[in-house]
Amino acid sequence: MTRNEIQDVRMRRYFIDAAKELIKGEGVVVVSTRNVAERSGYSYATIYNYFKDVRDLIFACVEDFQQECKEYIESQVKGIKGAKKNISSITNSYIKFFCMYPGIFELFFLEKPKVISTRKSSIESIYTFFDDMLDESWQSFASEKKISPLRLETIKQAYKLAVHGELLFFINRRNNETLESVTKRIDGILNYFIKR
Amino acid sequence: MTRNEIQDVRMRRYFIDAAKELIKGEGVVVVSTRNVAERSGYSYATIYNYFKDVRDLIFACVEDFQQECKEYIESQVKGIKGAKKNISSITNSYIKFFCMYPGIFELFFLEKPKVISTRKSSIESIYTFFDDMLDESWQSFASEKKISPLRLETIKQAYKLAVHGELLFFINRRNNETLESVTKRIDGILNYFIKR
DNA sequence: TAATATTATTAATATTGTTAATTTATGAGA
DNA sequence: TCTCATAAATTAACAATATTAATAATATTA
Repeated sequence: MTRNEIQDVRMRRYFIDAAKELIKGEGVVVVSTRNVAERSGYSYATIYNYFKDVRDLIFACVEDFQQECKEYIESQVKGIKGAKKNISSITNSYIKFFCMYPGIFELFFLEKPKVISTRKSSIESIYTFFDDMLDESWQSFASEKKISPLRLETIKQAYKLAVHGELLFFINRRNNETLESVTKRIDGILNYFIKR
Repeated sequence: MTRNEIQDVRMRRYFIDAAKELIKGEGVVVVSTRNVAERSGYSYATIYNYFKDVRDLIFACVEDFQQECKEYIESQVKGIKGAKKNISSITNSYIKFFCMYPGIFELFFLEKPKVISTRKSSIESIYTFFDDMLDESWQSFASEKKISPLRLETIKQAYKLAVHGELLFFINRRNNETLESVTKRIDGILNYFIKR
């Protein structure tokens, strides 16, 4: 990295961090050039020297948030033994993370990529993230229980879809549900898949 | 209805129809007072004589779209016999409807409630709509196969969540998936739940 | 140090929601 | 039919937003 690149990264970081705070706090809707600029101590027009547009800035937060989510899950799951317990624990942490920061869920799954301006990869990885987190556990579960690859695939997909359906319903409108009732239902579904 | 009320309903209809066209065509994002007004031949400010604000107008479209969706499904499912076939067919039509009009899915499930409206009732019915459409078929399936109510409940919920998870993934970013691959996967999941 | 290139800011344009002010249409009573 | 009060519709205006153009400030380099 040349000196200019270092400065470039640093400037982008100022704006990204400001945008991240806003997303965590009040959601994507409050991320405006003016808000981000104020929070980072620069003029709103300066942002356009470092990002194509405001959506480019918003999506630049994705990778950071993914890392945060990953670390949160790993901190919660550490030391847990057994495939089923791991799947359950990882899922619970995953759900909990997005319930803590609904703005991040919004960014990951509700926001339209629109002009998927810059890096497509980080957007796509949103959809494999959950699979990646669970892959090892599902593998060991399948070999433990002698589940065929085809059946495992169905279970994995159905489970993943159910978890995200649940999050979609829960986060967008809170229908008297609590985090507990949500995780309980998902655990019930996991049990259904696993015990049989 | 008095004459005034009739006129009132008619005026609201002009705006609602214009907004519906926009949502069907390009999504909620293009529903602005100016766009709706232009399409309906009135001034943008006139809308405020008939709707509290844009959210109120957008909300008014929800009920219409629900009815359209219901009628579409019923037209597709007419004459189909057997619980399993009915569940599958209703689900396929449901998915197909939202794939035809991703803007409606967006309005129903992605848009934040505050954007849609302050009123609750019709929003909540979005979440029971799928259940309502399938309830009868699930009941007859359960009695055919002697499934316990508790187990039926788990299956119903898991299935519903998976369907909406699938729609969430499919509609928001198109990951090389087609309507066929989506319905096939959901059918596979349904089979998993039903065959045993 | 002076010229040049880079970076940041201010000004300006366009779009949006919403309300206020104003104009236009309507309908009841003389 | 005419008048005028009321309702309805429109234009004007304001505030917030994204974005770009023009300008000012700063840093680099010969």
